[in-house]
Amino acid sequence: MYDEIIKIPFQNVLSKLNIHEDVDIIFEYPKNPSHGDLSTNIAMQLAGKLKKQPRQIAQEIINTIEYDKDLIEKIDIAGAGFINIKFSNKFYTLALKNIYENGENFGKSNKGKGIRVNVEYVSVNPTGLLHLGHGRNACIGDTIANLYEWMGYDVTREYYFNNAGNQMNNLAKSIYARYRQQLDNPDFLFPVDGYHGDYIKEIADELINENSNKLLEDNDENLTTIRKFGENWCFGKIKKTLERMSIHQEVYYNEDSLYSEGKIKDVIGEFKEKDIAYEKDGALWLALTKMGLTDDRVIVKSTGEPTYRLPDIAYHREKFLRGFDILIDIFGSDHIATVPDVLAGVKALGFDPDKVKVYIHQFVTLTENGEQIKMSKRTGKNYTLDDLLDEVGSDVVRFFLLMRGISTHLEFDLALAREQSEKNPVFYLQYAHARLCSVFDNAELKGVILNGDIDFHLLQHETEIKLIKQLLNFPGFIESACNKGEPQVLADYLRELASAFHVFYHECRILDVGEKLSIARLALAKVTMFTMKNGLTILGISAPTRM
RNA sequence: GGUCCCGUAGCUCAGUUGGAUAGAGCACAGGUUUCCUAAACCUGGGGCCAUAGGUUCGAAUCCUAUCGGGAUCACCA
Repeated sequence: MYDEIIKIPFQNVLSKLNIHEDVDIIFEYPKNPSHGDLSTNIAMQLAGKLKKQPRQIAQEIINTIEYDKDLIEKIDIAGAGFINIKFSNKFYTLALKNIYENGENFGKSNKGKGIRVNVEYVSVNPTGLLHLGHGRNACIGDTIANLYEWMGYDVTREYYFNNAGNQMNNLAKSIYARYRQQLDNPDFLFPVDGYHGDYIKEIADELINENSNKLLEDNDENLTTIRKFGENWCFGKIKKTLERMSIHQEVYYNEDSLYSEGKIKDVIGEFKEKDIAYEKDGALWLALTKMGLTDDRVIVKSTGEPTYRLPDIAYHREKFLRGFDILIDIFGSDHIATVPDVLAGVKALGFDPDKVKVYIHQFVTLTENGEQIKMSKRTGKNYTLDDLLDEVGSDVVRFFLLMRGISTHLEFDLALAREQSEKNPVFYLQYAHARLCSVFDNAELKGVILNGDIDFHLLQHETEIKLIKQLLNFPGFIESACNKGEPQVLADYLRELASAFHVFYHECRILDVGEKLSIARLALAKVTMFTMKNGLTILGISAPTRM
């Protein structure tokens, strides 16, 4: 938006001055508002190449540049050779008019039109309940999917799971042990690596309710029944928890189908054909060293079972074959080691690894009044995501899990989250929206209605212009959050937007200031309201109409 | 030991591609309401950007080393 008005004059002036060096003219937002609205260091970039003083080059540029004086108030030189640009209020009021007339789609883009994106997240196997780390994964994945949708991409939300293998058998054995302990033998031996969580006892209770003692005998058939029961129970809980956070994934992809449909075999065949898999010690190895990694890895064990790498690679191949152009994986930091293997495998199969975007988030710690709350698996006293949702609700959980950069450890302050007051940062954003709704309620009571005849140029107050500036930044922040895979960028932006609004609200009355001005301010309020609502919606947080 | 993430105000964290005087929230001290929601607004103190070198017009940001915290490194998933 800014660029089109300012970039072309700069390009023109450079060619007019016969400067044809290959440099990008970069504009940035100065931190210090007295430096104007935009700033460029082009003169400093050229200084070295032209062997001239930066300030001299800057002077030549501003002497020669031609621009629309109606929209740009001034262009001047500062510091070591920065060129600062200040837009006129008219520029901003026109920009607001433009947004207002385009309506609630402000910030949406069609950059992703026709591009299919698969976002895979959560992907927890049905052996237990979701905890906070999974919650972070889920919120990040869901928000990134929302961001891509806003950018116009065709998005599929996917959950990958495995309901076969050792972990599931382990689940079945754990449930069986609790079943026996509760039914006929309190001393029945619990498996060494079993799942200790209390939920296993819950499952066993329900198993007893439905089957009484029909599954007492320790045989494969019963264990299979129990495994299936456990799987359904866990999946039911997981989906319910996700539902509470408004997370819906349309595809649940079963790892097992990669085997049953022969995809695993296909991949092995391709690797062998390309001569990057070899037999050694009775196992099949993938020659990752040929692809620049430090170690070769086993993909099929000597027992004939594949290691996790093989289905992971086959799964990514499958996603490409299903027609996705971009694959996004949301992983916790514990999965970091698998990434290079999978990417190398994907590349070996002839797909572009750059199209696989892996976002790895760090862990979550739960603290209360500065002390860490343990979430140990062993003790079985897990603090689950459901517990947290019970205590503070989805909006707070989502905001807290999204308000930090994904690559940093996240400290979840339970005391702060519980706080139902102005200390809680999520309410600051929601309150801005509720206040706006309230203004419109009052406007309606007073019979002030936004109609087509709006004089945007009446908005000249400093806080009005600042709010417009903040609104104009929305599309850029959406795009940045999307490209970086950082929901936090949007969360921070919304806090700043809320702040700009609250200041405006404090300084400028919207109603009872004369009809024309009221209507202009209502238009500004309207744009602020739907921008705030859209932003919150992308974060998966509700925009309350009153608080 | 190898790889990855982190180290910025008392606490939790931002800091765009290297830019001008390093920011926010909370906490702390003080102020604002006959007026559309005070869950708001305003003012103030607070910093060796872990440490040491290097790259350059210019480094919290890039490079190297060191220290500290976390993750990971299987024919476990």
